[in-house]
Amino acid sequence: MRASDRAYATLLDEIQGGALSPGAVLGEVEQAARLGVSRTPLREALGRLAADGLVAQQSPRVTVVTAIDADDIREIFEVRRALEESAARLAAERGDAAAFAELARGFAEADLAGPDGRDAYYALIGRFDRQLDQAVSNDYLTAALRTVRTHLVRVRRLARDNPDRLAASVAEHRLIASAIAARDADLAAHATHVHLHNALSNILDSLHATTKGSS
Amino acid sequence: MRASDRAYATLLDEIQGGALSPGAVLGEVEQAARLGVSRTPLREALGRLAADGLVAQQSPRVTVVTAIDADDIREIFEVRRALEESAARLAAERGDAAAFAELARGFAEADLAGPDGRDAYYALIGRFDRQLDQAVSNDYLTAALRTVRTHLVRVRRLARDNPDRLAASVAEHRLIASAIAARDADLAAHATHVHLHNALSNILDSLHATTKGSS
DNA sequence: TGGTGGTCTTATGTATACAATGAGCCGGTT
DNA sequence: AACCGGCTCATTGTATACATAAGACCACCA
Repeated sequence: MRASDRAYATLLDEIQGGALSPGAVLGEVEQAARLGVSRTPLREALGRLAADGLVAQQSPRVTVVTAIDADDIREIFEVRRALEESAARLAAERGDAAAFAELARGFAEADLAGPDGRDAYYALIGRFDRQLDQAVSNDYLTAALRTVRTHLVRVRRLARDNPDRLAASVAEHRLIASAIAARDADLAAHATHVHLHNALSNILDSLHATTKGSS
Repeated sequence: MRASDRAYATLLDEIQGGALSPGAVLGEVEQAARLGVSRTPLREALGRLAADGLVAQQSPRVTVVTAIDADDIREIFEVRRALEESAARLAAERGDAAAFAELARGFAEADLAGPDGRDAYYALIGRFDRQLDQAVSNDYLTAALRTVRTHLVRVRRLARDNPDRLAASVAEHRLIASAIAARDADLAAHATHVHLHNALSNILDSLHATTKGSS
C-alpha cells in the first residue's frame, strides 16, 4: 500500500471518528512526522481530503478540518435525497429483484436488541448501499453518493441515534427494498423520501437536544 | 498562481477541448516537461483530474485520459437530472424571483442567429447556472453539479449542436427560469426534466448519426 | 522455434533540499 | 504609549534526487 493511501486512510478515520475535531489545524510537517511519511504523500492525502470537503484551506497558509453545523446537514440531505431517490427509482427499474427481496428479508429479521445492535444495523445498511450501487450501475452516481456518505459518517457522530430510531430506520429500509424488489419505482422513491425525512428530523432533534443539554 | 493550478487548468482545457484525446497516455515526466513544471505539481494536477474522473490509472503504471461513450452520457444525464431537478425545485422555493424573471427575459430576447450564436448561447447558460447555484445556496449540491458540468463540456464536444436545437434549448431554459421566478417548483422541475430529456435525445441522435456517417 | 528466465530500462512513489511568501514580533520613532 | 516599518522565522510550494517495482526485451535452453 502506498504511503499516501495510508496517510489518507488514517486522516479520514481520524476526522470521521472525531479524533481530529473540526477546526483542527493540519500542518504538513507536523502531520507527516506523526504519520511517519514525508510531506509529499501527505500533501496528496490532504488534497484528496480537500476534494472530499473534509478539510479546507482556511487561509493560503493553514489547512483545517472543516466544521459541520445543522445547515450543512440540511444541505447534505438535500443532495442525498436527490441522489438516493433517483437511485431507488433506477434500482427498481433495473435492479436484481431477488437480491432486494433477500435484503428485505434481512431487514425484517434484523435483531438490533443486543449491545452491538448498532453494529448490526450499520452492517445491514452497508449491504443495502452496496446492492443499490450495483443495481443502479452508474459510476457517476455512485461517485456522487460516495461523497455524500463520507460526510454522513461525520453527521452520524454528531447525532446520538437511539434504539427506537434504529428500529424504525430498519423498517423504512425494508419497505424501500421491498418496493425495489417489486419494481415499484414510485414507492421506492417515496419511501426513500420518507426515510430521509425521518432520518434528518431525528438528527436535527438530537442535535438540538444535545446543544440545549450541554450548554 | 501556483504551478499545480496552471498544470491543472492547462490539462483540463486540453482534455475538454479534445487536444488530449481519450486514451492518451499522460506520463509524468513527459507532461511535466511539456508544461514547464516539475513532477510534484504535475502529480497534484493529475490527482485532481483523477478525482474529477477525467483521467484514470489504467494500470498502476500508466495514467490515461478517460473515454466517454453513449452509456457514460446516459449515466451522466441520470445524475444531472437528479441534481438539476432538485436544484430547480429549491431555486423556486428560495431563489431571487426577480433575478430569474430577468434571466427569462434574457432567454426570450436571445439572438442566436449570428455566427457567434453558440458563444451567446453558452454565455446565457453560464449566467443561468451561476444564478441557479446562488439561489440553491448549497455548497454540496454545487460541488456535485460542478463535477457533472465538467463532464458535460466533453459531452458537448462529441455532439454537434445544430442551431435549431440551440433555439429550442433557449426556449426550454426560458420556461425553467419563468417557473422559478413564479415559485412554481413542480413546473420548474418538470421543465428541467423535459429539457434534459430533449438535450440527451439530441446528443444521442447526433452521436449515432456521427458514428454511422463516419464509419 | 517457442518458451522461460533474467536483467535492464524506465516509470512511478517517496524523501529531501531549496525557494518564496506571509505572518508574527521586536525595535524605533513620533 | 501607540503605531509603523523591517526583520526573522516558520510554513507552504516547487524542484530534484533516490528507491522501488513493473514491464519489455533478449538470450538461452528445451
